[in-house]
Parts: sequence; structure tokens; C-alpha cells
Amino acid sequence: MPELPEVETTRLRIAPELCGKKIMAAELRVSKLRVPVTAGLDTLLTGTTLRSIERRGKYLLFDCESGWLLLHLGMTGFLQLLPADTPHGKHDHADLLFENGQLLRFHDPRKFGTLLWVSGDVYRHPLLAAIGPEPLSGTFDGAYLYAATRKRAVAIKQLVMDSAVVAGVGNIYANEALFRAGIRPDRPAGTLTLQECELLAAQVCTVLAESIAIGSSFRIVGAGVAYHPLDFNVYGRGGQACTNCGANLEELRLGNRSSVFCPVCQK
DNA sequence: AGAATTACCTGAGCGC
DNA sequence: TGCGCTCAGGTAATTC
Repeated sequence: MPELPEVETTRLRIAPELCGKKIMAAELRVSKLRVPVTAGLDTLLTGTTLRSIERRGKYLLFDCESGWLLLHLGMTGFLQLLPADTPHGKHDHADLLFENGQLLRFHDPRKFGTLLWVSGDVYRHPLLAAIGPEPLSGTFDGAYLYAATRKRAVAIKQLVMDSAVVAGVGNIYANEALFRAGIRPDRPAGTLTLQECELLAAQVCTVLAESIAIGSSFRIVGAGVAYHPLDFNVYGRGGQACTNCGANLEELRLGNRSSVFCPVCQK
């Protein structure tokens, strides 16, 4: 599922191709995503020039002069750059045709994605206004995490995945960062020491940065789904051997999300 | 206020 | 082959 690194990889790939280009046509084939698609979005987009593509958490922000296209990939969404005349298939919900003949296509089987038009200051939009610091901006560090965890009884993994605490950390990277930091996912957040918070914050940043550096992506390849080139230590490996000590990795559910950890390496 | 739960959605994988 | 079931989970809304 696309998390922050996959969204950033997408941005880095499409921005050089599309920025500065005019949107000649827009086609929407869906109106009912989890958040209703802005009515008339195709008309609003057509004729505008894409100035830049920014990212906030897992949201992509397309600066279209007269307003912003706010896009979220949800769990199963991805963007493709295709030749202009590529026929659309099932779950191809939106097309943007650019003046250089490139087609930007949004595909999302589970419809957890978001397509919204925002005029004015996009960062003040309710979906973005309450998002916590960007993990790669330097503002998310041990001191911040320590302060955010005080008197919090919720499991540390759930807290790290709370977008109001830090932007863009989903289930996969929360599991991996906790493994690297040697901290059990079900530890009450308030029990972490400052030292542990520093370690965890650093590992969150590191694992995300590594994944972006590798060019982690998410898209359909053939009949299956290709994930991240990054090798996971714990995610999806419940019951298998710990890559560090060989013990059997345990699995539990926190907030209805699967969590995998090493009972020996993580305290 | 914080914590827990629910809703949204469809493909994959499973047992029968 | 196909039916019914469970699972996957990002995020906002709702409830406790």
C-alpha cells in the first residue's frame, strides 16, 4: 500500500514530466470515492497549467494556478504516465491529458483515494491543516516524540501512525521502525524514555528515507502486485524467523491493524 | 480529551 | 467452478 515513500517516489517521477504543462482535457469516471469527488472537477482542471506538485504526508498537491488538485492514493491507488490514446480499464477513475501528449491516470480498485479541488490556501484545507510534522523535514525528532507521548496510554505503534503526531507513517513503516528501534509495538506510548523516543524517531526517518532512495513503488505488474524493493524485517513475516536473532516473530492486532514484532529483540 | 470503534471498498485467498 | 467467508488497511467520523 502506498505510504509516504511510495507517494514521494510517484511525485518525483511525474513532476519533471508534467510541471509547466497545460492540462488539455480531464476525464472523471467516478464520483463516489470515500470522500465525494468535487463536482465539476474535470471542468475546473481543464485549461489550467500545472505549476508544481507538492506533498504533505501521503497527499499529493497539484498546483493548477486557479486552485489545487488534492489527491490521496488511499490503499490501492496509483498514478500512471501513459501515451495519450491508452484505453482505460476497470478502476481507472481519472485521466489528465497534458499538452505534451502525456496521460496521467489514476487507478484505485478500493476507492479509498481522494480527488478534491481546493481553491485558496490548500494547506489550510481541513484534511491537511491538522497533520503533524513531516518526518523528513528535521522537525520530527526525539524531543518532539517524547513530548507527544507523555501521559499517552495508547500503543506506541498507533501513536506513530496517527497523522496528527507525524505525517505519512503507515502500518508497514511503523512496524519496521519499531523493529529497528527495538521497541515493542504494544508498549504504552507514555512508557517510552527520551532515549527510546530519539531512537524511534531516528529509525522512522531512516526507514522512510531509505525507501525513497531505493525508489519504492506500488503498482500493478502483470497479474500480481509489486511492492517495495526494500526488504522488510517484520512486515508480513509473522511466524517466520527474526532476521536478527532467529526467534519466531509474533503477530498481534493493534487498532485492528496487524503488527509483527520480535519478542526477543523488541522490548 | 483521549481512546476505541466504525464506515468506506473490492480483490485475493481460502475451505468446501 | 463457484459460493461464502475473512482479510487487507488510510483516514475521518462517531461513540464511549
